[in-house]
Amino acid sequence: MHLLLVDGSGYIFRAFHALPQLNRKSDGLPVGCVQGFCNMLYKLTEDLKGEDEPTHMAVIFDYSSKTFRDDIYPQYKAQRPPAPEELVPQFPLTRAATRAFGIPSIEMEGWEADDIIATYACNARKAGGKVTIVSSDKDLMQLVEPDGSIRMLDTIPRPGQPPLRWIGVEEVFNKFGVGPDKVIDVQALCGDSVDNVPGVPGIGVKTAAELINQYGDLENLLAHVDEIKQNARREKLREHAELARISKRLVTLAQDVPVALDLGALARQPIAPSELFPFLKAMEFATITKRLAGLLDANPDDFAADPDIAAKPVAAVGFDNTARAEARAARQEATGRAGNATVLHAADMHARVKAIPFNPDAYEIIRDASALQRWLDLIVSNGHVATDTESTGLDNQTADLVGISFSVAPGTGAYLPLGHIEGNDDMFGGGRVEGQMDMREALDMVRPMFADRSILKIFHNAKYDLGLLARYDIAVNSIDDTLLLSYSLDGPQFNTMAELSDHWLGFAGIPIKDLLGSGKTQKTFAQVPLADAARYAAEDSDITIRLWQVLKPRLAAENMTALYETIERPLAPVLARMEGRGVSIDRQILSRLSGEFAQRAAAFEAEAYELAGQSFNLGSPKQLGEILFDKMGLDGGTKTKTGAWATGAGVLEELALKGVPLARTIVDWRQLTKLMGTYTDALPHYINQRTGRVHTTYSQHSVLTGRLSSNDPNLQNIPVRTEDGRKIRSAFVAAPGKILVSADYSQIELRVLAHIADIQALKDAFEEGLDIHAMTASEMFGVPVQGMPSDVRRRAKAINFGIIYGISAFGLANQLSIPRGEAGDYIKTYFERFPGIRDYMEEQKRRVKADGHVSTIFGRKINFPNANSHNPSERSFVERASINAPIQGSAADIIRRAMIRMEPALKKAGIEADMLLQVHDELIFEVPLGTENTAMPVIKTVMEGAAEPAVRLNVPIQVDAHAAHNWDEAH
DNA sequence: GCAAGGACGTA
DNA sequence: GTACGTCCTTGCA
Repeated sequence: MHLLLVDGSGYIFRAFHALPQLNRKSDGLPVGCVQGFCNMLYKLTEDLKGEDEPTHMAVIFDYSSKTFRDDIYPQYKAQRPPAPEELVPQFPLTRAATRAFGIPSIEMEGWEADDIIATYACNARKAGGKVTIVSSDKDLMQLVEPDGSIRMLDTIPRPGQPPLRWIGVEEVFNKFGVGPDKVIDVQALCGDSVDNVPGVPGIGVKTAAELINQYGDLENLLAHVDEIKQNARREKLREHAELARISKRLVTLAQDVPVALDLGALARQPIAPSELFPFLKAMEFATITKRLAGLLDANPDDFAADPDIAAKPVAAVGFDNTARAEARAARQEATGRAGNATVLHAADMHARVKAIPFNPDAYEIIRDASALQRWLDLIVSNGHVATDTESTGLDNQTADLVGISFSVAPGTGAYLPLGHIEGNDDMFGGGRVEGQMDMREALDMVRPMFADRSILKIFHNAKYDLGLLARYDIAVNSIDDTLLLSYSLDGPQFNTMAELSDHWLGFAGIPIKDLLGSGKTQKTFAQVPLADAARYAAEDSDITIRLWQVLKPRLAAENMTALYETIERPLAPVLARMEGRGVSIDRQILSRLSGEFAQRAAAFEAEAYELAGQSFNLGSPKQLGEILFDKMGLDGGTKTKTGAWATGAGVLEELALKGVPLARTIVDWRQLTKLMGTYTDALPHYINQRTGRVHTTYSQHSVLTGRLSSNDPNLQNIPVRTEDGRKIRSAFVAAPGKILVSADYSQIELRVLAHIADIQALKDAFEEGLDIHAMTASEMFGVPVQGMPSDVRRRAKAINFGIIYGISAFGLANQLSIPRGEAGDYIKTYFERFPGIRDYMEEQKRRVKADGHVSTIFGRKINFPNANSHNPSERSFVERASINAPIQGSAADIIRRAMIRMEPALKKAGIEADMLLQVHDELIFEVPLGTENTAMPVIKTVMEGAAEPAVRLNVPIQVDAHAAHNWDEAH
């Protein structure tokens, strides 16, 4: 009998550090170690022939839990960092690989792999067999037998060395200076810093071997410790005798593990192609598949990839496509059976992270350079760090940096306070709190870490921190963002760290209100006492790293790696820069407009009182409704859902047409006061003192469909439709010596619809550059495009928009002020003319009910938890939204991609254009005067090609660009 | 001081 | 009929 025992866990860890980790499966899952492992299994069966050919085989893994060693010495392996994130999903896959090769995969709760290996090795030897242990772990060297009955084999690939390296007595002696039978005595003395085996301080391998060679074993040495001449050594041994004994117990492998399988069960089985090839195909290991096909004389094409492991097909938005339907069925089956390795891993990580307790006492305050250096060293060796900036406000363009926190693993945390001042908030009380590093010194120290591309910085809402740090000349490379991870996976369901923490970790965290208070007495973070601040800040980073450990594995498990890594994550720094640039507005123009609007509004106000016969608050819909419908007794009044009179613009327009002049006056007054309140009066307050410009904040994670939103101020709803509104837009100006360029997608959503629903007539119209609304009208009403009445085109336009919004007869009737029946007829005609559109709509409705979500062409999922609501109006709403979401969302994905590529493209073209604003289908740039005509073609090219190569659209995309000194004229 | 509702600005 | 954010009033704490 020749028993081959593979140390599976040891292999994975060592291979991870020995091999370049480049290989990923098509879903983004790292698989380099699994590949190396499969190669090794293949090599072993190939190379171990003749007298070395094993008759029995098993792969042994560590079971991740406590072992008896934790009871002997709690610190054992305690300081070991968590397994690298890239490695973790490969653990279950390695076990699956073992099974695919027809080899027993063995692990046991409470035992390390080494103990199981020792047990089997001794059993086999006692039975007269020969044993080969595939491992390079020095802890297993104690098992090597001088008679060659137990040997070790190192298979970790190392450049310039043979692939298989035998370890016998001689190699053990070279390593420990003693024979295998004395290895544990040497280890007892010298310890092992990696596993935290203490040994005797000050005694290394050399000294240990010398002592053991002299005294035979540990106990004899301790019995004769008085004879040792070197004073220091003798005293150390005396003092730490017990530590040495504990160490010996830690390193001594158990040989009596109650293994479930006996030796007979480890007899080698022929590899079953039906087990092996589905696994290899799912892992996308082409080379090894080919090799083994030759070896086994089997055809891999006879087997399908194992759906439990295979990359799940990206959710496609198209429909009526057999291949896609099959892919969807396979995906549902794969996720329905809880077998997918990435799914299991994600669930496992969640359970494990959730179980780690929080301990505020473990957090540290970094008060000096040496402490900071210690943390930086820790971060560098860890390779990744969760970090968070604390500042004096919510606006990163005005707030001051107060401190920075770090966490390298769940339960760890440190706070670097930099700008805390004494609690007094009057003008003279702001003395610096003692015990903080000098800000400049500290920032100089952390700057290289933030810039280092090999260190991953994990933020929650990186855009905020990036924008703030940029003001302190700290550039950040290599980021992850738990907020964007959450958004990529779950949409805008969770908005804050507190919500995420509560949901995923079951931990509430310290509310910021507890530190700052609220209302008039609210403090800034700079005034929070250091101890409280540190606990809060370090906890934030601690939470962030836990959320990262929970959410990041879900990307691969749920097929969202591409969305996150190619769209969301790279967009965040782009947006941070746009926010930082701001846009220039002309105060004078706004101030002049404000005066003009105020005068005109006052006139309308007086007129309204006159017409109403009384004065009232024009801004109160309640009071207005009472005057119109109760006092004046007008009919046509409808109630809102709360029972109040509806007085919206639509209602008032109807009344005005019926000859109620007050209604018109109110509409006009509302328009002017809206423009004042929201724009001419409000915008100047947003001009930043430092930059003289207006800096909006984009939200990348708020919109269901994948659009951005803009707030404080919202620069995505600057008026454009009315003449007065456009006057406000003209106050957005280029800086001196610059000019604005506006580039907008033409009919992007209809083009996306034509692509997704594959509507030939629409595609042809776009291909030929026709007026799409006129074409629609012509098709529907049989009216030639030449000389078409504007009202006919207007109706078709409303229908086209209606389609995008998930049309209903009710809505269309409302929009066009026509009877519902007539609107229904229009829709019917439309569907008869474009039956593909109805198919598209039905498919989205079916999907949202079946899956709870629909998807964009780039795989973004849009969730609708209410899809099967028992409330009919709620259900209808979801149906319409599920029709709109893939269209709006795919268009949003396209412009996001354009924005990510824009800066490098402009730079490459040597153009100094600054991207300032995004308004859903429009990008606004500021470029040096005179360069606009070279900038515009580059901008257009990037925008028009933004879907490629991920998606090849079957309609042309058109972008129109204009340059002018203000936004109104550029648009 | 805060939340909800209504209204209205944008794509 | 889709997707947002802001302003104002109202009502309640």
